[in-house]
Amino acid sequence: MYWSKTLIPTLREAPAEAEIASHQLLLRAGLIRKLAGGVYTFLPLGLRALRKIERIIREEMDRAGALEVAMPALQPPEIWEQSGRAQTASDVLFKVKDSAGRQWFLSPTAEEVITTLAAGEINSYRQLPKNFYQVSVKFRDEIRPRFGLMRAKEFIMKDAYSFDTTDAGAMASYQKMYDAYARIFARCGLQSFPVEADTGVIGGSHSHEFMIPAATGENEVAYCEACGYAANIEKATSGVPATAPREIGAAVEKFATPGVVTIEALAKEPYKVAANRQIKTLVYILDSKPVLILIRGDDQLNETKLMARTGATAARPATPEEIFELLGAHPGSLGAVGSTFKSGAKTVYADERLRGANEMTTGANEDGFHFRNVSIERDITVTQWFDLRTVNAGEPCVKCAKPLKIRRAIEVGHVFKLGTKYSEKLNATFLDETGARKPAVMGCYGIGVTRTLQAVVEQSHDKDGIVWPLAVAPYTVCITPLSVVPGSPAFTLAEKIYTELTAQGVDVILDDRDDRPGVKFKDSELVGFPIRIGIGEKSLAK
RNA sequence: CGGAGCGUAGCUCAGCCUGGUAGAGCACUUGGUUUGGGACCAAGACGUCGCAGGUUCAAAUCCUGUCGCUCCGACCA
Repeated sequence: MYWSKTLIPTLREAPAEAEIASHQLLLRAGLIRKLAGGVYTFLPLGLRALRKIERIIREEMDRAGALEVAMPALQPPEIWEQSGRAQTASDVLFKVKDSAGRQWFLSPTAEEVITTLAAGEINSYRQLPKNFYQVSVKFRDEIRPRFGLMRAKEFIMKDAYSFDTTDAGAMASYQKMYDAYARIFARCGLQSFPVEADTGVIGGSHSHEFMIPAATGENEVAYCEACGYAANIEKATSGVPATAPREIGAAVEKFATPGVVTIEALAKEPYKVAANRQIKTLVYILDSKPVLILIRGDDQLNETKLMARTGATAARPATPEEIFELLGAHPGSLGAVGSTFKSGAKTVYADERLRGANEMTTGANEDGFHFRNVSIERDITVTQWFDLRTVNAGEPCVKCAKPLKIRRAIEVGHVFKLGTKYSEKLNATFLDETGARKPAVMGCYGIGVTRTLQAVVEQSHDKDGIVWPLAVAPYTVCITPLSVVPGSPAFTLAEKIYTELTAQGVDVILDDRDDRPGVKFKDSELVGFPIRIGIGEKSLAK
């Protein structure tokens, strides 16, 4: 390609709309342009890099035995009703109506479609296992699109779905995808690492996310350098010891704490109750049912864990008004000692770290009062114990007890073992060797292709611009003749090299613009071609 | 949706507080000079000052509403 024939609208300054390096560079190097918030046009250069990533993905998916298909972006709501996700995923679904007034969903993912296909076409264990994939535009009504391609309303995703006869088979399919993902990101020039993950609204039992370390990432990951344990902070656990029991103390005693509504205030004079000797009482509404949650004063509730442990599909903190209605006190004075909701039985979930804790202090459900000498097992009726806390850096690794570290990362891929959740609801069953009808055991696997593109830029850039890894560079070689006069020695040689490299299948761009050398050098470095061949009189003379 | 900020030329921004003929740099067009690290000279083109309403003799500027964009939070590939 000759530079003057394509469109590479480089910008000298970063547009004000872009905050992070990769977003600024994608705009400045002329790879993408925004049409609306979270909606982008790919220019020729951006599309070339995207296609290279897609090609790597296809090669590795094919190598792993997956079959490429193309499913509709326009999907009938009925199958979403059938899977139950019309409700659970409602927030992210784009809903459109046709001229007859019939409603459609724009595909945010395709479990329902592929499972419907499998229900119709797969009848025998002899046809399994199968793994189908596609690379296509997905739509999600993101509440807040962010950072260019990082979180967009419309984006390109590779999604794959495996069907197996047994759980062990499904695990093997899962492992194949896991391995393929590691290869895909490595081939894209990315340093990625897999972490244990929560399964969220997709559902399922077993899941890993592939992360790219980046300060601008939207995820936090806890990891252990000693043994390799790594998990999304939403999922991570640590080996923190339970709260140390003390001598069995006196009976529960109420004492006045006028104006004290925070853990910190209670930890100070004159009360001096250390945060780790306090029980924090939170009120949450889980699927419209109120529950009390007990967490140690120095810990933070992990809402993802709360939803995962309780199976709730929606969780939110109760409002101060709801709390007063339920408990008769305001936040800051709440407790679970003998308390009941005014309507119905109370449900109390307590964090494992509080097991056996005594001589604790907690709110008295009366504004301005707390209880001391509380023994959680003696004085509080705990409905169920769960691991509900968020791990902190420095805590001992669950596997090897070495200190955990925490860092931010970009999620570029996610693999799930789904089990039979979708196959049962959508009747994707088969007959086994004995003639018994069984639901297929499924897995699903996603890669954010456009996000991966931006992750490459985020991970690989310098002060002058993008530094493309060889495998995904829009052009591998940029030839920069300093004279573009036809017939001049520099331009003649440039065209000769261009012809030879192109004939060998190398992606080459020749900067034939009649601009000063500095401009051409700066532009080539901004775009970040792996190799530049500069040809001028000085180099020719040598 | 809650909190914060911003909408003036293709891009970066000034002007707004204190109302009175809409500006700069870069980019663009033409001519000339220049040519190994974002050149220079001259001439030129480019604006419903996001939109709507109000106040005023007069609004980019003041007031109200509205739309859009960005950041923090809830959501995720």
